[in-house]
Amino acid sequence: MKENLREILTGGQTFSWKEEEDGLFSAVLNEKVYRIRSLEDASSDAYLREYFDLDYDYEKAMREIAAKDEILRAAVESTGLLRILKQDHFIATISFILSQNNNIKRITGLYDRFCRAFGHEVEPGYFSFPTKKELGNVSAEDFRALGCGFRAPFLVDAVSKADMLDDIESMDFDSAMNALMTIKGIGPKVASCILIFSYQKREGFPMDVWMKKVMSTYYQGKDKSYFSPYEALSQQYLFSWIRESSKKA
DNA sequence: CACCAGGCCGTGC
DNA sequence: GCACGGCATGGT
Repeated sequence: MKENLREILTGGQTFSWKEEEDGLFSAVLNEKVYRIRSLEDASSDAYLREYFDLDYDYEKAMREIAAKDEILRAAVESTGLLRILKQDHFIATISFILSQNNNIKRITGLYDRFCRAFGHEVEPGYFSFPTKKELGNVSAEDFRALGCGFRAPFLVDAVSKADMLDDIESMDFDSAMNALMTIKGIGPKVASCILIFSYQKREGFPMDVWMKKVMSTYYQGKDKSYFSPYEALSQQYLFSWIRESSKKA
């Protein structure tokens, strides 16, 4: 089955990509501009091969998820093939701090303003996300002026603690959660998003307002262990599905 | 005008 | 330990 590239790139796991024209996605990553229409466009590039986790069998995972129950089957059928991205730790951490009590469209816009204000131009009009060094001297007032609102002081704290992000790679899930949550503005939901979408920790199960609705409506009395060993990917299917179905309702 | 968005922090009990 | 108000901003 063909990937649902639009959902993978603009459905809330990353805020780096924009759809320039129908089906053409671009992002500045790895110090260059990538433009792709399909995963095949990405398969020749070593960075993107890892970014898209091309060695993992998402077809198999999807089939097993769909076989679990009727809700998941509907979610898989309506969404198509999803993948879990492996994003840069620093970018993911800052992105998901921006995401709290916010919506995907506005987060993407904020992310873009971040790149233009604090990042660097790698091609005319295309700016990279700022490095931790570039954000090192940015004040809470500057973040606030950009529209970050009450998240501004959280960002300052995260930048100051960014060096620990590399250590999290080797931690087990609970230790990694606890380590991330020592950063201001990172609670259980944001921490699990970071661990899934940057560290490939597949037992993450972020509970945002959409997933709370799904769980209370369709999975009363159950928790993330029901979805093992596909907690993260199942969650992503349910998240896409509930948002899409509430759109047309 | 209200309410919502990939929530979390601080306070009070 | 759990409940609750507050919180910046922009969209509906």
